[in-house]
Amino acid sequence: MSKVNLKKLASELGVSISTVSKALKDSYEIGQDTKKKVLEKAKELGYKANPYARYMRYQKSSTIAIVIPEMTNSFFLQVINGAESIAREKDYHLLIYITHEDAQKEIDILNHLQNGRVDGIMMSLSCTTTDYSHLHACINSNIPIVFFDRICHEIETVKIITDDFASGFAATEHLIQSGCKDIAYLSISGNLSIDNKRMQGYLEALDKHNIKQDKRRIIKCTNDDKSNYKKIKTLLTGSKKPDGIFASIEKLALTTYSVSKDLEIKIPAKLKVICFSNLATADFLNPPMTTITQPANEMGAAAASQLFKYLDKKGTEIKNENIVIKSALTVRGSTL
Amino acid sequence: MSKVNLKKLASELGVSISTVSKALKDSYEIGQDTKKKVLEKAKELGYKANPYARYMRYQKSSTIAIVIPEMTNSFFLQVINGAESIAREKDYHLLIYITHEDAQKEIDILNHLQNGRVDGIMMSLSCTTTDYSHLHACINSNIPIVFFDRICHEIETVKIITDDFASGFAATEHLIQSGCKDIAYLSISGNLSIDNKRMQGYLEALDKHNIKQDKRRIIKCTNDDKSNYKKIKTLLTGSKKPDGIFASIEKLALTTYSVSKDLEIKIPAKLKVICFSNLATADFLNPPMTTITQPANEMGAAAASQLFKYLDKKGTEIKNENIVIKSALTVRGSTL
DNA sequence: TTTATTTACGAAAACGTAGTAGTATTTATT
DNA sequence: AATAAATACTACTACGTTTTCGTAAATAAA
Repeated sequence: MSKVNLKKLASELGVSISTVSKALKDSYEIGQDTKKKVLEKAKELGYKANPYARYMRYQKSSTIAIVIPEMTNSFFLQVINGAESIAREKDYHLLIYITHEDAQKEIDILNHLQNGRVDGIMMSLSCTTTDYSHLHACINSNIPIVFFDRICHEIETVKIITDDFASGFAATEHLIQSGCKDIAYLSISGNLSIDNKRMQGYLEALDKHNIKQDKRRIIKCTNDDKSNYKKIKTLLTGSKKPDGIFASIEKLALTTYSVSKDLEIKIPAKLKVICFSNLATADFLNPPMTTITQPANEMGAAAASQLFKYLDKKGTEIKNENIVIKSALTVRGSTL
Repeated sequence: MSKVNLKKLASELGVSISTVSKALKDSYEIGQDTKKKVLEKAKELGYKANPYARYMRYQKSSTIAIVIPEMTNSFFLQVINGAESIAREKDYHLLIYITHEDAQKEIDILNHLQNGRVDGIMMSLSCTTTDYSHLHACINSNIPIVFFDRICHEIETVKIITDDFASGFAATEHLIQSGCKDIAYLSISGNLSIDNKRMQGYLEALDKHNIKQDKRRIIKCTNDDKSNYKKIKTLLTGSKKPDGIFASIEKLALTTYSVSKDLEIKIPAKLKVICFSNLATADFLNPPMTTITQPANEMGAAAASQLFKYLDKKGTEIKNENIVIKSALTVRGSTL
């Protein structure tokens, strides 16, 4: 089954490659009869223009990359879903890369992407990334990056975020209004903008309600589930136990559920839990979990759209802009 | 920031393009001094070989596609995760396409992929696909397809599946042994091999335990959540209610949870529920859900590996083979 | 009839890479 | 000293597509 290309079509029809190419593009240079013959033959043999050869002409891959830190967070799934929809619509192709929260992998991936494989990148930082030179390198190679959620302030570009500070504030205030006096904050990484902002919201809410801030109530978790389990267990078995937990990300809340289950700590009676999460099953958990739901699909779609907006009119400088799409607090059983 | 290619390097160094190319490939034809100079310059300017130009030479894109029906099923996430790991390892790139269970979208996507954009495809069928000519077309264009989970029997290729029949049998038998006398099966689509096999397992288990098969106990669900909700609600409000439900896929079990919650049907007291699922939160649901967990990560990795095995030694005919990776039954609260 | 214009096509170059073939220059062999 | 062989490089081509430019033939205008 030899490949069907312009040359093949041309030789089958006894015309030149140029003629075939132009006929397929409905060029005025080609006569009606010839056009018809070419079109028919192309259909018959199932001709499809080779995308890589096209790239050679246009220097445009019609491909973008999405780089995400992990696949176990339902937020990212929805982002991919949103991004894929827009990409399909625009006839772009979407490459997926997972850093597994590993800065080195992120660097390797970004370095690989500097060779023109993609026209642009949408990404969310790994929580272990502290140096941003691989990102600058991409920008310098003229490959635009649009960030979503876990953004990099250092890079001047479009960033799709949610109202992390306000949501962190609202989440904490909700716990306070639900009767919590001693709220712990589960941080995932001091490197992440979102984590810091959510924590700022948390701290500000404490201040507003005259609850003393306590550094020991800020638990620095990591990407290691077992270590997180231990930290949360320590927190919940200490002499002075918190009565509320605000988890910065979904999996820390689930670990909290796990610890509570094992220690037989009743949620919400003894401990109220709230977290940022896009879990489809939040409603069916025991107890149903109060969440701040990020507009993940919209964020993915927005990131892709913004990227395409720039790619469509290449040459225009991408502007440094934060696009905020608000999250929503859904009160469920874990804070009642 | 003009692009760094071989030509640029050559002109900067005052040597020919061939020399640069060969030096970078550590060819014996190039002297040590020249090699060193080229390597240094390449590093300095951040030269990265253009993948599309490479494609033109080798007719190999180093890219594969994964085509999945939806993103809301945790099974597929884990498959992507497994596939991406293997792809990274092999220095392949992974394009992602979502059919949203829409046969037409699947056809469009597969048609797009016949132009050489990818070296191979791994996919799981949409549940609305009934005609397979788009798949045959890909095979005819010499683009190998490896199926996972939702396979197409018609295509002779490698298929990664789990032991659906045995698992369906085991799930049903587990319900029976937990005391169920009247078990309903929630089907997602008669088009799907997995659904049929799971149902066969269900039916055979009923036979073995002398429970009469009843067509009305096989609920044909669709991709529409609302309609599924209604069907399950009807099932659970009828004069003769089942005491067990075996959901063929995750989301039907969640809809069952939803209906049960709304109707205040106690699980597992009044209704036992089991399903195929890879939910990370199965343990924390109310009640924790008994699941048959598919080795999703392994299946994704296996599918990618098999595809690469074939791509590595192109020309060898891909053989028609079923690779079975067993699922595991995890008993939790919903069947106690 | 001669010249201008339109129509319909083909030749060739370019995109970036890599390999084949060719060629000076140096070094080794007889 | 004459020839063979090794070394170190360059020119050129192909991959598939698109487009610019060139041109022959047909038609229109003078």
